[in-house]
Amino acid sequence: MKESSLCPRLAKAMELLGKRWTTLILYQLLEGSQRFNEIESALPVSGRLLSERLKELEKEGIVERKVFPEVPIRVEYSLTDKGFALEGAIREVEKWSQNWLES
Amino acid sequence: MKESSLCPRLAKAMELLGKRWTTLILYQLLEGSQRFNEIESALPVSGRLLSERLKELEKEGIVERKVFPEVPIRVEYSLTDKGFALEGAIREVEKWSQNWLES
DNA sequence: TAAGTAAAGTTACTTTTCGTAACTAGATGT
DNA sequence: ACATCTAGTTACGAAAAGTAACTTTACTTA
Repeated sequence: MKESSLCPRLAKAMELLGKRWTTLILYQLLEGSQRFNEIESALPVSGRLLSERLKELEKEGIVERKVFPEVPIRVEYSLTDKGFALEGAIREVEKWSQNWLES
Repeated sequence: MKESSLCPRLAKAMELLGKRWTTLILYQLLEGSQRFNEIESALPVSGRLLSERLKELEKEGIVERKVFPEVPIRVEYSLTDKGFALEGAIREVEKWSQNWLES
């Protein structure tokens, strides 16, 4: 894929946030740390994609993964500072959606 | 696809804005009215997808299409009020990208 | 002791969406 | 007659997403 000449950083941001489910996953995590299954239940996303997205977000330093070696295993995902820094953007989209979308 | 129980309006918003190129197209249009070819040149998006995205955005009332029957034909796209209302959200993402992404 | 349950994924397979490039239409210029 | 311009559309292979079944490890229940 070619690069956006226009604003490479925004383009990069949108390549992340623009992927299906990513922003909704982050919106979930704004509530606080959550387990894999909690996120999976809260959103209509499948395990396959949730796993993929969380790995991408972890790699970008937006989400942190903590394993608790209990039985059964517990894994918690939470936002890093970089992740929390997205709250403003997400809230703006939320506001827009409430003002301009119906139902 | 199942529905998000969580926040249907945000989910709807992200289904629109989360599509590849959509937000960058809107970012372009924040600069003002633009022709099809101008947008196509500014972004690494192909005519096929640009056409598809503009139609979706027009259908949602976010973008307006005006045809000037000159020769050759001129078509200009611009944001509606609903589209301009997204400026805050887009600027927040832009800010985040400048603060947290490198290069 | 065998079977069932639970969490956090992974695998295999099908369907959608995307990317690339070639093509179209109408009017004009050479 | 042929090339040029804009704003698209079409065809097709490649990549991403949706769905559902399966895996692993360690209990717990029958």
